[in-house]
Amino acid sequence: MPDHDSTTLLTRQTKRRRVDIGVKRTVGSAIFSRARETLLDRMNQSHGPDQDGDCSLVSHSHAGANGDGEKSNVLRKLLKRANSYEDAIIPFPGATIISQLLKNNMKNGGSDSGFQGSGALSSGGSEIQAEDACSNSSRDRDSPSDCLSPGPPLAPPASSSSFGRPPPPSSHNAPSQPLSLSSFDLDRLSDEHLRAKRARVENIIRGMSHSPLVRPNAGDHGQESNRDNENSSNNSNSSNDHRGDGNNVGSHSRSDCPSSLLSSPGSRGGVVGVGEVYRENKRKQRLPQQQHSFTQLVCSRQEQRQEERRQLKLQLEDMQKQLRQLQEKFYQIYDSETEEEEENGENGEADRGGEREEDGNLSEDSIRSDGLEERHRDRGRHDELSELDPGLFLDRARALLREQALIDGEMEEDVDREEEDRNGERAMKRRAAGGGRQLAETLKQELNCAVSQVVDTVVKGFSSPKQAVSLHHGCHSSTPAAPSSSSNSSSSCPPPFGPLPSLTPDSRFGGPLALSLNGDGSPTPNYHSSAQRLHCFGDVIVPSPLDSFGGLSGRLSGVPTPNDQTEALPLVVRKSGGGGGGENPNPSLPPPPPPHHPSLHPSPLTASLGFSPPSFRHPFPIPLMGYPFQSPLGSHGGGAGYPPGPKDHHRSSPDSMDITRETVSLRTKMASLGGGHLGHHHHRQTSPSQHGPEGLSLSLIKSECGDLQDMADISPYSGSTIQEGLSPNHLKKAKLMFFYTRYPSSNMLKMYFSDVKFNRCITSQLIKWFSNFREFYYIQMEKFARQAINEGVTASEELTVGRDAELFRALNMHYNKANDFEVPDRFLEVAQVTLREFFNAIVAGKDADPSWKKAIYKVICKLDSEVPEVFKSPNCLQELLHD
DNA sequence: GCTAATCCTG
DNA sequence: CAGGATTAGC
Repeated sequence: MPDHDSTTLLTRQTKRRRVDIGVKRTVGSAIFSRARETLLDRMNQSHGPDQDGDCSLVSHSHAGANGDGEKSNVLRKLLKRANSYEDAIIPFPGATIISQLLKNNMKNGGSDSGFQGSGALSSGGSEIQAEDACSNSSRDRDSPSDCLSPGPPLAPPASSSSFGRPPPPSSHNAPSQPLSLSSFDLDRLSDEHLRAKRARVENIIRGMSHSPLVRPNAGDHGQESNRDNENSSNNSNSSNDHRGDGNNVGSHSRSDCPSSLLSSPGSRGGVVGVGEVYRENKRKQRLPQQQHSFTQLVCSRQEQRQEERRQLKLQLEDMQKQLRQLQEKFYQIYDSETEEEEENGENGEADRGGEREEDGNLSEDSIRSDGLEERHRDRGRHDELSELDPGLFLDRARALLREQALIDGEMEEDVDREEEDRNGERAMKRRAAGGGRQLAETLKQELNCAVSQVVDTVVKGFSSPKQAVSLHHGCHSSTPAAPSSSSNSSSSCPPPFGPLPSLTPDSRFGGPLALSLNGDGSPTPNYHSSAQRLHCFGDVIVPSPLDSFGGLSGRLSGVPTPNDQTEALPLVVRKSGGGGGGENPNPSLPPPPPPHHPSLHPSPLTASLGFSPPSFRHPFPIPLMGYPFQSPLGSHGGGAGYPPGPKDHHRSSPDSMDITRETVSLRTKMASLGGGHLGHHHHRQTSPSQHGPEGLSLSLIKSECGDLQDMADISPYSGSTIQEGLSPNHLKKAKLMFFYTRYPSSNMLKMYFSDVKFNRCITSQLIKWFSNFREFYYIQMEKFARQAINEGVTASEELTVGRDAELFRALNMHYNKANDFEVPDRFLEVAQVTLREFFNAIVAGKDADPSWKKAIYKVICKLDSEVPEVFKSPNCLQELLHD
């Protein structure tokens, strides 16, 4: 009494807390996706602007990638790779040609697609481009300054870098190459010769270029424009920017050549190595022009040139063949989708040829390298490009994974990134590799690798997301169980006990306590068939936020627990008890369910009684959840580990029916806390000891779940053996125990509910349960006593309580709805005594005294008999059922 | 003052 | 069945 106020306040506080918590939870749980989003948002926020920025960038890139990414063809990717190879090849004259061809592809296909996409992106794209440019420059040259330079084109060194793609720091690479070719001071001559050869080769290639298609639009105009831009860019770099950094870069390299040639090769010369490169580029550009001037020299070496041409041609042909083969292989793998890409690729090749002719000589290498690098960088950051490669696969994956948009997005990003990284590595390798043939081989290998990797990545992505999906589905579908339980409701129960043979006291124990929980046909609405129960188990275990959320709510619709559900679901992966029990979304998850602590409570009973494992409200992240799951259930059958049972019940209880009870149980707990509820919180917080290892999860739980604090008691560890909460099974067990004892002591309860960690709440709740049992019991006694009196019964001896008696039926219905337990004869005897006591008291007129029942209570409390040992077992329900 | 038990109510 | 209020016992 005195505590009243305080208790009330406490309770109120607890309620308030719950509400608060609930809000949070609701937010999280509302929708799984939402929860994620919120989490992500929180994460981002917590992390700071940097992440946000990254995220935004990513998103942009993504968007861009999505737009163009789909379009991006496998061929393009291949081409890109080829380009990268070319870069490596550069040193060789032939290689340069090839590289040019590849470059053309790059420009036409990859660069355009990628850049356009980025451009479409607008801000995001611009940013990306800039970044890419910087990154590219940095890579090639290693000079951070380049990166810093806002306009890649502007910075002359940057342009140099573009050229220098091969060896930024060691500009020598370029020179070394010439060495291999001409390797004389006559560099110019040799270069000229080589260039002339290149020009020829290009011409040849043009002819080779099968598809006139290619050249058409993008090729010519675009390229030309690029060239122009390049030239301008060399001078002022300004013009190039509009297209894409990648293009710009390439253009720069080219542009530089012409201008430099005319003006002064070394004009730019800021960087030595770079300067050399420029010269070469310039020379290349000039080549056609120079050829005129140097024709004589060239003529002298025509034979050599021709041979070189032939070799180059052969190489080109080989390369083309290889490419075709690779493409074919690729297509074979991906069939129809790839076909379109092939066409594009061809076009791209044609374009390349055209460019070459025109460009004639530019340091395509540099361009290529730039393009590649840019691409890689873009990918690295934004994934836009990344999608190109995996685009098709991703698309498929997406289609499959649509349902899990969020997850998919993450997965895709990850995949893209991975691919990008891989590509980058490959590119590096390629560069390292030297020779055209090697390129071809490398291309093949890479293609294969890429394909395999892509497949792997896709598969991985699918696998993980699928699981998640499955979970979702499972949750939704799983709802069936609930209704069944309702059907069982006591009202329907057939013959309460008619057939029951009178059991001797001994028999009861040993008994064939036929707790036919299973035969839910019986009246007990609460318990589903064993099978259902099992399902529930599994279901419960798997906490899927969605499931719990939607599923539970759906099932429970009317159920009182909505608040709880909202709370728990958010992050946790619980599975909704949705009836579909069987559906464990994640194959991996299934095992955890059993261990799941919520189940713990019921565990002993659950098996037999089909107690429903309480769903997890816990918002905890799966990992946390997982923890508890592992140990608890399995071992004890569910009894143990369950936190504050009631909550669990609500949520997880597979039996929608039970949910109410579960909720009730929660209430009871709370109530039990009641006088001490406030204290309860305190206790819990302090009492965590119960939970023992609460540690991480508990803390989290507590923080988030207000009510859950009760839950919090649930130590994941405790789950191992002891439940902190009372489950519906426990309630059922208590009811059955009531047949033996109407006034159990707290110690007795502790003995018989050994699977429960006793705290004030638990104890109070159990006591409350028995109090309620007694209340109902005495009410029935008084009712039937008066009824008998009204019926004219004069002597209490006339009153007998048999199994056919209405009184017994009423009682049996209340304590043994399923009628799956054989009520001990002793109970009948006690009931008869009680009825007579009431009868006599009423007849005597004692009922006038407000406390007239107390005398009866005193009598009845002495009639308690021992409870069978079976009840001490956490699995007593199962045992009873089996018996 | 705390707790258990009961009564009353929903 | 639970919560709140009340009562009673320690």
